[in-house]
Amino acid sequence: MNGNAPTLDDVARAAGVSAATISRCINSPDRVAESTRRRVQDAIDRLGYTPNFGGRALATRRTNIVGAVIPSMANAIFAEGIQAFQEELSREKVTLLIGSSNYDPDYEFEQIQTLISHGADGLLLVGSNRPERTQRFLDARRIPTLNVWCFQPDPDQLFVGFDNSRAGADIARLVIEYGHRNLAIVSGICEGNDRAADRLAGMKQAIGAEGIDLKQVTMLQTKYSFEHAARAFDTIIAQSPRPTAILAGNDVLAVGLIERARSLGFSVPGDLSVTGFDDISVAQFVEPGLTTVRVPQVQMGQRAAEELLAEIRHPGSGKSVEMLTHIIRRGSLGPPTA
Amino acid sequence: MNGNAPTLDDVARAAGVSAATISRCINSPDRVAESTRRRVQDAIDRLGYTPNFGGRALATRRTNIVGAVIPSMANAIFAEGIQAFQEELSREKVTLLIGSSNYDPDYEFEQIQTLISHGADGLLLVGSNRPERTQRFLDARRIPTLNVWCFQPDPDQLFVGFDNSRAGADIARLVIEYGHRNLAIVSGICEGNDRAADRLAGMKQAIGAEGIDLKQVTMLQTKYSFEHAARAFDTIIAQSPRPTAILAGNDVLAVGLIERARSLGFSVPGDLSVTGFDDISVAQFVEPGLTTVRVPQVQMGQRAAEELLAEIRHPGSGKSVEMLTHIIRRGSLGPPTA
DNA sequence: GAACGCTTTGCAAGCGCTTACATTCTGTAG
DNA sequence: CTACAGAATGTAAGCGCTTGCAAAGCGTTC
Repeated sequence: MNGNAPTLDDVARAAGVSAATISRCINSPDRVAESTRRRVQDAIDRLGYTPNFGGRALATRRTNIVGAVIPSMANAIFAEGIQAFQEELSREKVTLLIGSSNYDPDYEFEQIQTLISHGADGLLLVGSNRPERTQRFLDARRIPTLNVWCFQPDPDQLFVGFDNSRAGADIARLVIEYGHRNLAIVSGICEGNDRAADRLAGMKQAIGAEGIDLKQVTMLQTKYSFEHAARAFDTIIAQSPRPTAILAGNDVLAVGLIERARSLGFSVPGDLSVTGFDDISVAQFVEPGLTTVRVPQVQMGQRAAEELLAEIRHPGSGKSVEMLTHIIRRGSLGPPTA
Repeated sequence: MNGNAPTLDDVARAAGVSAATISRCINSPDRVAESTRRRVQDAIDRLGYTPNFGGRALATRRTNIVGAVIPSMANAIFAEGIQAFQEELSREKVTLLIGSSNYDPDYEFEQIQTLISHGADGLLLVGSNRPERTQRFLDARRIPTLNVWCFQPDPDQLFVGFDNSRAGADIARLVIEYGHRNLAIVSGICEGNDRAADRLAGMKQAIGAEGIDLKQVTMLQTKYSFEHAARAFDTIIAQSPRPTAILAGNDVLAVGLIERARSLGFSVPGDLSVTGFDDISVAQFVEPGLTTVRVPQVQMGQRAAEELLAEIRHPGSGKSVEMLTHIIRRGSLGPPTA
């Protein structure tokens, strides 16, 4: 805010009408006579007036801000979805406040509090299963909240997302179809991350169902970074028998695995197949292209915006939406070589 | 906001003191007696009170929000810097509102207006050289503003950044030192993007100074995406004589070029060297590693936060800071093969 | 031309908070 | 015991905006 900003009253004086009329001009123009409206608009332009946010928030008990807490801004996973979310919101003159939790539930809670204390009318959160304390806070405050990137048939919460477990099972099944029996899984860290946990669970379930002994499957959990993926690769490649395919819990991990494999002289998918999850933009630009699960990020972002806004404006009217994933086949998955 | 949130008065009643005391408890605890303070804190906790943002903003004429408009959230270029910026801010209990402009000055202006109208106390903008209209608006509103990712010795504006032109010259000179004479440049689109323009200008200047005829240098401008870079590569590779080195205006372009080169069967740097700019995280994970200009993103973000906050709290006290870049040598730049 | 129903506008009461100023309550010095 | 400084608290006036209600203006209709 700043001292010299013109106020409603200034505009009113300049236009020779009352403050109420100016307010109406801005908020419901059709309740004001054409001629006055022109005069007012003129005064607004001349003075460079913008409504003061605090005043407005106070009077309407609305901020037109929604908050989002995403696990990380440092990689591309959430970027597109959030961008779509934001675009949809701005169409409705709603502003997005973004926080990032760095995959840490405590930090997520802190971010949520900050957003709320800045008056967020609603919240977009990634995943579900947050700590008791967070959930209590949310419930107590009765803030409309929507969870993305996952889906649960829980009528008390709003989801716009997909079934991570099923998608995990799908890709695992595909790998097995190709003939792989010696598998490894490099997952994100499941603690406090339901998406990672569900993906892993889905993969395990499918692998088990295909008659492969889960004890034989090397499973690692690691942070989402190229570096960590590279280290995971080193561990896996030392196993015996050496896995012929690695299922990654996310594309960042998958790309890290592929890069490491290639820089150690392994051919992908000749010596080793790799699959990813998310289909972020690098997935099609690594060599070989990454076979991965496509997540409908943009749709998810848009739809999330619609449903969250609906819920904010008319509590109870937001609906959960389950989206579908599908597998994108590129070069990184091939049959195992005997 | 929501209807059932407790207000200052509620707390006052619960604690048996006046609203003013509660306010003081929160904002300047040392002006309140120990015993009262405890009683108040207790009531606050019991009721789960959080100050209402609008009321506070209205009364203090401060929001403790700062806005940032970055060109894009879709790639990693700005992510780290913004993250550092945000961390520094949150240490001071200031919240960051992020908008993205998609490299479009009009859209940037719109975002700036949105941020201002949401009460941003200050603004972080990327680059300088915005349209007249935007500058006028900013001046009229007297919003503290700081520009990052570039540096100019202009005493009327605040910069925390580096000299893109000099950095561009540095990397061009290095490429020439390696013996390359047939060069190509793939730059970002310079129109409305001073960083891209300065980098390009620096490269051209250095190339000219080394006695190479700029007419012989293939120069392309394209959007920052792997796809566009791949297309640019196709154009360049068709030139005759074929360039032995491509200078990219940014790492996204460089990585796109390398991937395309390799998928067409060219060896890097054997057949062709590639250099980047920014040193984003993929730069060290592509094969070969990218020789690029390291930009002190994190430092820039932190320092920007400090200076911007200083300027907000005491107008005139923020200082411009020039940061230095340096070249990171990895495998993508080698000598030309005769 | 009086009565009626619209539409357009103004009045004024808050929304929840901060803060200058006034008041009350200590404890201490004279 | 009175006077008084200083600390602790209360009082009340806004901050800029929205909105229910009342008033005014104006074209119809009988």
